[in-house]
Amino acid sequence: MSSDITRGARARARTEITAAIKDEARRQLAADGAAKLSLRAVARALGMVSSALYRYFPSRDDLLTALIIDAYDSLGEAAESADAALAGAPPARRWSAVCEAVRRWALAHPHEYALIYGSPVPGYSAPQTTVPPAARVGLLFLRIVGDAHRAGELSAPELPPVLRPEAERMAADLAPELPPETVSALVAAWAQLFGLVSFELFGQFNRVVEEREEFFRHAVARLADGVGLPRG
Amino acid sequence: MSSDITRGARARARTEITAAIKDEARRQLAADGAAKLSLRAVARALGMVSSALYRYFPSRDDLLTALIIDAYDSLGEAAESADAALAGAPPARRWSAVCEAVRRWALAHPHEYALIYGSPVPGYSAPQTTVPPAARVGLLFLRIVGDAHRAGELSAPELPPVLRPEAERMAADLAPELPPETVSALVAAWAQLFGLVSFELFGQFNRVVEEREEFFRHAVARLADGVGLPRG
DNA sequence: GTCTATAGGCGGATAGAC
DNA sequence: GTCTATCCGCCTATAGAC
Repeated sequence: MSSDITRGARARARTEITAAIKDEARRQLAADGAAKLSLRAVARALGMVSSALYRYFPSRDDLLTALIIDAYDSLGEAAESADAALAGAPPARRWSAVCEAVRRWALAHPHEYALIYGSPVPGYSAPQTTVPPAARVGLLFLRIVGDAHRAGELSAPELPPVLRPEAERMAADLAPELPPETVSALVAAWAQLFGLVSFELFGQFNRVVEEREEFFRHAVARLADGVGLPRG
Repeated sequence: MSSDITRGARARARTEITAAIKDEARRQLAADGAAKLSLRAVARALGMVSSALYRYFPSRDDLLTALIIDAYDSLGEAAESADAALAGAPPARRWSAVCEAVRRWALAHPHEYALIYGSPVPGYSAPQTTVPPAARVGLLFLRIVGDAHRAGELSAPELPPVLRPEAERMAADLAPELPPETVSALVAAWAQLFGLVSFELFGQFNRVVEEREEFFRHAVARLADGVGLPRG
């Protein structure tokens, strides 16, 4: 992709306006939710007329898709850079750091979090282009656990025989070099991590959990145990 | 509360119409989501005029509140009757049965699940009347764990010192007879349970987990371990 | 690329007659 | 309790001029 300098002013303006549209749309997402995201309201806020937006996004759903991809990428980047800052650290420490980065990102971007991990937007079906960004955090966890495995540090989680074929299928799809029981446990821990974040963010911890950071820290450390990571 | 027979025809009709409004609203919830729930559309579907609905629900938000309370109660009842069917069984079996009842209810009522455990509805703030119904499932888990405790069957989960004051506060609020480390672990397991259900329901398990029932069953059994319940 | 204008809808809420 | 009528607002999307 060419830089802003080598591209013409026209292309540069287009990039800037596209960014401005997404920024304003994110603002409205926070105020009214994804279901009510409206091209007209975005246009009004930008001093444009609604029909002009169709030159940038062919439909409301395409704008929504762009926001979803940006949100997954923003979260993925937050998680990846938290991990990169701990290069060479024990896997359990990287695990915890990434979990905490996920939580921090969610607290800082609650509406974008709701967009990607909350209720599906009625009538909207995410296209395949959202899949790779959506997979970033999961793949990062697989890399961390993979590093532990290569170092011979992984203990094998329990796996009932009835679940073995499924675990083998998941491992073949996601990480053929890892033991199936590890992959299965990791997928469960991944879902449980987001359960903790969602409960905090969506208000289920109100009047129940007060010291949320410490509570979360301990819970994700126990999740790491469940996956078989050695304590850092 | 008097029965339908002792009340007048007027009151009976009112009850029936109120139920019909809520039924139709639930249908629309499934189609368009909570954010777009509209008194007008409900009225249209029922062959009423929109202003007539205001005799039953003073505002759109009151209708939404009624649906939320019904959803929590419906889930609570499903969970409680799953537990009641296992009276006298080992706590770990009751735990699993309740978790599976929660999942089954969620799969059968995905939009009502999204209403209560998904993203908050923008602009809507749940009144205090939703709190008791919302607490039913959590209280049921506390009873199951309390029974195990009284039977001397509970093992104490790990608890880092930094979390002890918070755990003691939670225990004092929720179940003073239980060890604080147990209460803290239970709250975490509770959030993680809903993480598993939400991921399945909201599509994060698509192309990842296929044998969802077995996967879930194993995961919640490990959650029971984490709380300190003896294996059933 | 942006504008005006337009088509063809939708919503919450209230007043006042019956 | 239900009706009509009304206020005042909102939306997606397109056509065609500039």
